[in-house]
Order: sequence, then C-alpha cells, then structure tokens
Amino acid sequence: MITKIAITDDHQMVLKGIETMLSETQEINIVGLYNSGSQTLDNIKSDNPDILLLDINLPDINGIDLCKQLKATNKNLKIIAISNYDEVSFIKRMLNNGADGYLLKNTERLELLSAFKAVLNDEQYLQRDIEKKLLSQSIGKKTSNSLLVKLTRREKEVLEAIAEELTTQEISEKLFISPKTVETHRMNIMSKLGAKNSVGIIKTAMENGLL
Amino acid sequence: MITKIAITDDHQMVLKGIETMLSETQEINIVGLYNSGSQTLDNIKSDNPDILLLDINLPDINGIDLCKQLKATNKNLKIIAISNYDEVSFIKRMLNNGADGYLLKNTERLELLSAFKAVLNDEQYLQRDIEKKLLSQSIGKKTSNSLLVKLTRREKEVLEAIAEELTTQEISEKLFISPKTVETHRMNIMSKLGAKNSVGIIKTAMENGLL
DNA sequence: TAAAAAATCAGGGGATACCCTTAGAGCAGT
DNA sequence: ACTGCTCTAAGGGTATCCCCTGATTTTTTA
Repeated sequence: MITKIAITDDHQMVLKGIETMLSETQEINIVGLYNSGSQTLDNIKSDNPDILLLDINLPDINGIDLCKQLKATNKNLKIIAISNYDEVSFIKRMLNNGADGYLLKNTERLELLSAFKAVLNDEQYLQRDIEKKLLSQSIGKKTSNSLLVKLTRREKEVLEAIAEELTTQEISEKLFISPKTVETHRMNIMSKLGAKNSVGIIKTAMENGLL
Repeated sequence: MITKIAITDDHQMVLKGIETMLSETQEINIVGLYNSGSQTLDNIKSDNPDILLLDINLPDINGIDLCKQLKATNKNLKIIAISNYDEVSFIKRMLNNGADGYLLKNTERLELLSAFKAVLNDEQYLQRDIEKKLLSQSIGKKTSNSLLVKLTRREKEVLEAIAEELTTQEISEKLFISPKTVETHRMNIMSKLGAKNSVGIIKTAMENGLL
C-alpha cells in the first residue's frame, strides 16, 4: 500500500527538505509539490494525494481558510499543518478547521512517518511539544490563581450561580439572601477580577479554571 | 533511595489494592493508610511521606480543599489525585489546587510507578487518557462544533465583541451597525446556543474553544 | 432562478444589571 | 479593645439587556 503525499510551502528549501526526507521511504510517493494556495487548489484534484502537508503561511491565501476549503471539496484528503508558529490560538483554529495534524518545521523523519500513520488511521496527530502547550494553557497556569484565591467563600458561591445563568433574583433565592446583597457581591467580584460586567467575570473565572 | 508513600481513600478495597500493588516493590515504603480527610491531616506530619495518593471523594472533607491545605502546610509533599471521575473541570481544579498528578482508579502498577517517578522529578503526571480528554476539550470537539459552526460570520463577530465585555452600544460602533441589529444578533446567538443570557453565550463559546 | 438563510434595522416595554454610597453585625487576629 | 475583613442590606438612579414582532436587502444555496 503506497501513500501519496503532496506538500504546499512557499519556501523552496522546506519543500525540497521534506521531499528528500521522504524519498528514502518506499511506501511514500510524492505526487505534488506546490508553493502557493492557488496552485494547491488547482492541482489537488488531479494529483489526488492521500495526505497534504500544508504550510500555514502562504503568500496568497490564509492557511486556515485554505484548509477549510480543501476539506470541503476533498473529503478523503488528510491535512497536516506545518508551521513555525506554536501559538495556541492558531493551532486550535487550524484543528477546528479541518486539519488532522499539526507539526512544527523542526520535525524529523520518523515523526513525520508516525504522523502519516496516525492521520491515515483517522486519528489526530499533534507533536508532543504542542500537546504540552495546549495542555498547560488548558489547565491554566498557577500564577493566575493569585487573582481568584482572593474571592471569599460567599463570592465564589455567587460566581458559580452567575455561571449558571441565574438572575440576581434567582441567586438571592438560592442563597437565601437579599437581591441587594447579591448585587453587592457581584460588584465586589467584578472589582476584584477587573471585569466590566458578568461576562467578564465568567471569562476570567473560566480562564483560570474555576468553572 | 526509598520512597515513602501514603494513601488516603475511604474504600478499604482500594486502599488494600494499592498497598498490595506496591508491596512487591523494594524501593517503595508505605508509611500511612488513611480513610478520611481528617485522619490524613492528623497523621501526615508524623508519617512524613514523599507522595500522597489522594482520593478526591472523601466523606468528611472536599478533596480539592484538602489538597490545597496539605500543600500549604507540607511544602515537599507530592500529591497524586486518584479518582473515578474523569470530568475535565474537576481535573483542572485539582491541578490548580496543588495536585502534581491525576490518575484514575483503573491504573496499573507500572503506570503508578511512572507517576511516582515523574512527580518526584517535579514533573506533572497525567494519565494518557486524561491528557487526551483535556486536549480534546481544549481544542473543542468536533461533535460540539456542530453547534458553533452554525453561527454566521456576523454572529461570530458579535460574539467576540460580547466576550470583550463591550456593551451593545459599543459593539454597534465597532461593527458599524445599529444597536438594534446587535441585539438581534445577540438574541439569535442565544437561541442557537441555548443560552439564557450573555453569560451563557460566553460559557458555551469558551467550552467549545471558540475564544 | 426561486427559495432559504443571513444581515440589516426598528419600536416599545418590562426586567435586569450596573453603579455609588452607606452601614450594622459578627468574627479573627494584634 | 481596636483593626480589618466578610456578610449582610438598602436607597435610588441610570444603563443595558432581554424579548417580541415585523420588515427590507443581500447573499447563499438548492
């Protein structure tokens, strides 16, 4: 079983580098090398690769949009994003727009092959470093705790009630206190967290893993 | 170098099970078995373990608070949470309150030893399954995307503006549309996401990794 | 090209949130 | 006993949100 690979990257060096890395492998067949988004769109159908290694930073088309487009018109195509960027928000967006994997450009041959194997198996492949990064930001760093620890017991209860989408009235009934007291608590929470409104409260709370 | 272990769990079976699993190992010395939070607090100082395996669901004290307390008074103690629950929010809170690792109760002997090694080395240890779970929710699952993909371009812009804690007025100025239009969009977003108010919008959006 | 979905705007009204200020009661540490 | 913090509560006002309904224009999709 031979796997057909195509690569899109506007840097000739990267293109050649990956090609060389893969040329030694019998089961891999490189069917396309593109250096722009439009070129990719033009040739992907006829070349019909199983996997596309897609650089995100292309001169003509935004990588995320291109990814979405390719996925929409080529149902069986697996796309592995390759990039120098390891920004979490960026990675998330790629993965949410159809990418099956994400690799940094420092990836070695063996890892590349592992990634191929994974995506062909309908699994998602993330480089270990990237996984870690996503994890650590998902968990929320310890430094940020300093803000939230300052909330009192009662304020935390009110916070949780706000997160339940309850109104002031409902919160007051739940906690057996006056609506006015609830408002006071909410104001204090806002001021402690530096939030302008309840939305801000919930945002900070979630970012710091309190909910 | 012998590692001293203590275990807190209110289920005798679990307590015995872990004890048996570890008894075969030379380098491990079990110095304490507790079946409640208070018992743990009472004996932890004198038993002085390197690592505490801590069940989260205790009859007397909330596991998260206990963890925080123990960490505050025993600086060198490593705590590995053990639990049947694999709820993401729960895990996050444990890790944010001082836990050095998180294991499910189906953990095998070898994995337990790996976890010990990791935490003694000041690393965080998470079971692979749990890592995956945290990752997938961090990225935003494909299933849940079905909800969010339904938001139109404009609605997403309004959503982001709401997340920035802007008021309707401010959003309208930012997007060059009427405040009334903003309200319409917000209403539609709420209805699509099943939220009762802006807080609910932000909650679902963040849970699905859109922000 | 017709039909459906999205984006725009609006009126009006009730509900709720937001803001500022003040203040008493209870409890813990110095 | 004094200080500081928490929890409680209220008055009074403004801004904003929430909700329903209805409508026009543009874009997308079938």
